[in-house]
Amino acid sequence: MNFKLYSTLARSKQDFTPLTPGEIRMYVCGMTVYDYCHIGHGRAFVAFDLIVRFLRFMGWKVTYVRNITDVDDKIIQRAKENGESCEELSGRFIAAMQEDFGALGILPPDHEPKATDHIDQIVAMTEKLMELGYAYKASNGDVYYRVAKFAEYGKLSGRNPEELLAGARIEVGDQKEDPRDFVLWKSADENEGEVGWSSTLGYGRPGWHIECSAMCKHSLGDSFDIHGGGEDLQFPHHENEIAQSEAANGVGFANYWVHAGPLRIDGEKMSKSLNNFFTIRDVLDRYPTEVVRFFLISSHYRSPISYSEDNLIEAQNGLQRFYQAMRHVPDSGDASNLSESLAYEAFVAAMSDDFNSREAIASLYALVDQINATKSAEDLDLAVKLVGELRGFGKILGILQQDAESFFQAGSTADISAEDIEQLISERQQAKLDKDYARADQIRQDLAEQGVQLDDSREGTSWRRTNQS
RNA sequence: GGCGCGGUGGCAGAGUGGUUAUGCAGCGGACUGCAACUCCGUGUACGCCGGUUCGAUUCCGACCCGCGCCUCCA
Repeated sequence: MNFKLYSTLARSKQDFTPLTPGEIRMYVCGMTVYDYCHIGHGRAFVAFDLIVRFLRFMGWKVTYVRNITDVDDKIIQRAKENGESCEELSGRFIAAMQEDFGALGILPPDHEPKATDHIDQIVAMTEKLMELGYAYKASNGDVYYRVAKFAEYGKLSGRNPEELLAGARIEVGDQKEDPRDFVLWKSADENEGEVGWSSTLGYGRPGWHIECSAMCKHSLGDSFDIHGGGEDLQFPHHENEIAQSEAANGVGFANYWVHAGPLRIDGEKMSKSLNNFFTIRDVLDRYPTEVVRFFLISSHYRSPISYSEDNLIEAQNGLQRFYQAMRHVPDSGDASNLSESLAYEAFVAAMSDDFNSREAIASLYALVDQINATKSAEDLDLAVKLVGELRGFGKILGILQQDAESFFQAGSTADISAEDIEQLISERQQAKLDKDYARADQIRQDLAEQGVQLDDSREGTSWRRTNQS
């Protein structure tokens, strides 16, 4: 049951020790909902989904919290541009996000708190920080965190507070005591109709970092096991969360910090600011959902992965090998005890070593070989059992849950219909019986040009689409 | 400039102080009416230079290159 994970805080792989035996409390920073999610977001959240699935499989009771940031400057600005309220905008993109994540096989978290539902907790934590001298109210009404007061500032991202001081930006209009200080509560002008909440801190809205500290505390308590997010959140976001939470709560915050690697395109990180992104929707228009997920889990979660046509096609071909093995074997559901499978030991060892999904996938190809050998030997009972195991492992990874024929035959509605294909297969069958191989080959060729591959076997002819989308 | 990560066979991508990763693609063969699938066979891969070692792709150091964070970002 035990496993190792790489913690950014320790800068090394560590044996996991839970705060409560058998239980894992985990928080992951989620989306800021002002636009569609891009495939880089998909990468990160698929990674955490995979981690949660595996941990649950291993018997841990996991409480997984992934927040939604539904108030921030970009949301406010975008809503203003669209002439709609922040609620309308964020509501729309929350729905889109859930749809997109669902398509990628990302299971919903146990709790999905929204920042705007936790204003009271945010205000309370900010007040607490002021009481303890870790925060102060500036003359412009903003409340800032006093970085100099938190001695361990920089421990997560490995930064030296002095150097941060030297390199910090000073923005016009800042009323900070120290350029490293960051905002906890931004004052706003209620009379101007600015977005905000009335509170003991005055009318305003939360800074970016404090919401996560408040929601962590509210949903998981002062201390919990794992905190995750994209690696670009390491600094300043996560560093600031630690500063806020540990100062306010007086105890350690998250024990392990897990960061997902970036998705690259043309060698650069895919990001909103570089404007080099594809939305999840864009990608799912071009490739089957399962192929995209398989592509995303084919690299270790901390490694950068490159988004490219070639890599997606390769993922498609790799998945085909699994489904080809599952093909023509009756489905009797998942195997009940995977622990007896020949792939179990290697699979669990790989996943228990910092969630090495690529190595785990590699271990499943041994099962594929076994299934193919079994099919050749016509031992159907054993094949059914082995395919059940494959599906069982696939479920942990969030793949291989489809019927094989569905996988192979899925395609665009613009393509030739299944009925027409079946009709042509019948015609070809007759031509073959008539030994009219020219006609039979012509039909096969015609179908191939429409992206349909025919596979003959003793039991008959099956087909699959080669240009799936 | 500061901090950090990485450079593996045609491609993707694990891993290891001395023995086959794995997958995709390619090539040869079996199977097939011919194909596809499947099976068998096939690739002297570890950025460069030193060092440690009986032995380094794997450890240490320098160098080159790429990338990330340092500002909003998953």
